[in-house]
Amino acid sequence: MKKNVKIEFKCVLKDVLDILGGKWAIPIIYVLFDGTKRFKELERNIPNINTRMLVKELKKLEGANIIRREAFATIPPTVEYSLTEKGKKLQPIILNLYKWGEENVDL
Amino acid sequence: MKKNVKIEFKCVLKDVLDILGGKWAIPIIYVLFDGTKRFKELERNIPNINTRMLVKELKKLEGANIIRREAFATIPPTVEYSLTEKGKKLQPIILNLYKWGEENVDL
DNA sequence: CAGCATCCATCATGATACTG
DNA sequence: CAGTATCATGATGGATGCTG
Repeated sequence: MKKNVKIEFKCVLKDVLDILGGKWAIPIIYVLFDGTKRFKELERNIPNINTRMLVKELKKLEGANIIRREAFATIPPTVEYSLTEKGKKLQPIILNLYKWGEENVDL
Repeated sequence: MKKNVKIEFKCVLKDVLDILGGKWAIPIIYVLFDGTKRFKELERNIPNINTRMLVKELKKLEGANIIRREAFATIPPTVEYSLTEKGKKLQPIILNLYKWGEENVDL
């Protein structure tokens, strides 16, 4: 009997895409490969994102345990974002995507 | 001098995400790993997609040379979709994403 | 600085009905 | 079957003001 692609798809890939499939998740994660970043640094490093979207995506990624948020009670406040172990495991995948792009986009 | 993440990001990953970053591109490609599929088969195998979105995404993917469209003048009409070489190169990447999901989503 | 709240315009998506 | 057309709804972008 043939393997049911549909069921498999529903179970896992859907959840992955709910997290990574949006417009901003991968860009944010990509910037964080470079190391810990503050809120404003992320905003500056991600072209065309706006505050509202950045806040929203950071929460989603934090909720999915892909990034970690650390707040420091300084004045003015400092908040640092970094990848968790789970998030770091995405690095090779995203770099492969990047590589695929270099080799295959717009030839 | 430090490598400029921003510029690199803009040049390639953005283009990749324009193609693959939507809600339906990866699901469609994933189903096509199984082999050539007709329009209706795709629609049946991708949970919750609707005709309009499927048509639109298929066109986008065809335009990006990731899938190939072949129409046959039968009655009723037959249209088959399959992955191009470029599209097939995405298989390991998407399977890694899938694997990442199995290991890291909702534990 | 690191957000949250709000208003508004525009774009993307969903659900169906319809046609060659 | 393989789409196209249409309408309703929701998500997102952009500007801006407010707070601890």
